[in-house]
Amino acid sequence: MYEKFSRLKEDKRDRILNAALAEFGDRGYKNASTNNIVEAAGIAKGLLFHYFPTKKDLFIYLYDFCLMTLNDNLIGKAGELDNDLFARWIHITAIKKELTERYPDIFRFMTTASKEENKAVKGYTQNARLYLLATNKLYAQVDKSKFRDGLDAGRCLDIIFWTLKGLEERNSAPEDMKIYLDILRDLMYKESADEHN
Amino acid sequence: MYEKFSRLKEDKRDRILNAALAEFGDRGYKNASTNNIVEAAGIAKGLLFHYFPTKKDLFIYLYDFCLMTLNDNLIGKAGELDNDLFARWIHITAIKKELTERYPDIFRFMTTASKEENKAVKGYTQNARLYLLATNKLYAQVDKSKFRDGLDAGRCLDIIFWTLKGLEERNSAPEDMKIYLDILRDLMYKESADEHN
DNA sequence: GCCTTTTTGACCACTTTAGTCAATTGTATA
DNA sequence: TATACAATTGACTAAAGTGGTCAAAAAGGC
Repeated sequence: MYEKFSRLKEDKRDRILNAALAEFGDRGYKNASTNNIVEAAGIAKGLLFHYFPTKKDLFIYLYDFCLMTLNDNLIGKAGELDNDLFARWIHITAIKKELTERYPDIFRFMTTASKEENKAVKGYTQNARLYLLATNKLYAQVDKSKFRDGLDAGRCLDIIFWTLKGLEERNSAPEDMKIYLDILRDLMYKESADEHN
Repeated sequence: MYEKFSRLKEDKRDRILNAALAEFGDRGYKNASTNNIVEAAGIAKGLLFHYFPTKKDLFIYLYDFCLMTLNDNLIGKAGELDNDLFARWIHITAIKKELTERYPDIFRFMTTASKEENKAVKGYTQNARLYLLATNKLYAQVDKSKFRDGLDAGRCLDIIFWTLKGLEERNSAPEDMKIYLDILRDLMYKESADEHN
């Protein structure tokens, strides 16, 4: 299915994908406009419907594409990652950065899709929320022995997470993120596990 | 201006305000639909345009209304609040809860308005972002002497904030919130300031 | 030159948009 | 009860936007 589209030159294919991810991610299925998509992608109206018979087909294609891409690049790589929480975060952040460089709105699309209420497509996006959670579960099996005695490591992970989420929403620079992580590590790790410089 | 509207019975006035705050907050100025607003408010189309000559006038009225309301209830009260961070948070949370009980979408509207790009109204909403920051600055003059030496109190406040926000999104029970706050206080406060039980 | 594939954009029927206005209902005073 | 005035309705409009079509033009390969 959609061989014509997948055989497209990478540059043009990504332009269309990104235009559609941005529009659906911004406005949801119902309000997204195919006119806006073709304009942002720099192609004629007819061409979009040459690749995808309907708006709904385009949306479902995007959804499957994101699932596959996130799986190949993130969830599937859980085994290869460092067991130290902070090292793991640095690695995952690098992967996410690469992903968002090529597909700037892939996470926004998945977030919007996970909240999709339009019944024409709702059935297809049931797993989106689960999937986004899975990208967080990447941190589940992290080495908890480094936390100070008496500290609840699970709750500490929550606090670290919410901090990272807050920093992301604020669009902080990586150097800034590092400062916050250093504070948290100093507070939460045992002294002996604390020599990271 | 708009005396007719402000002399309305409280119940009806709030219904219209809330319907409009929700619609603009959800969809932004351009995509917000006056049809949706009148339907949600339970009034006829004509009545909305009896109170506000145009959609733009309605939007600007809402914006000024929010500025005023937030100022009267939050920013203006900074002086009366406790200097201890945790006590202050309890107080502010109570005020915010009252506000969102009466105007559920007031913060969402301001957040959306602060990102507004439509040039018909952009000039009027320049200060929205500043104002939202101001509601956070409420914690700026908190007693920072209680934090451990060498700790950046401002960044600690951010971390505490994001944790509280995460707990709110998770709908945690108050006892659960207290556990997280105790962890953070133990980690961040000096031992001497740490006797809170 | 010729055939196939890719690409265009004017066009269609339909929905939604902000805003209008003659007509109806409610309310207060006499 | 009659009168005046304000509050409220909702069918209506012109314009804009919608997803989708299709004949024709352009590009590519041989």
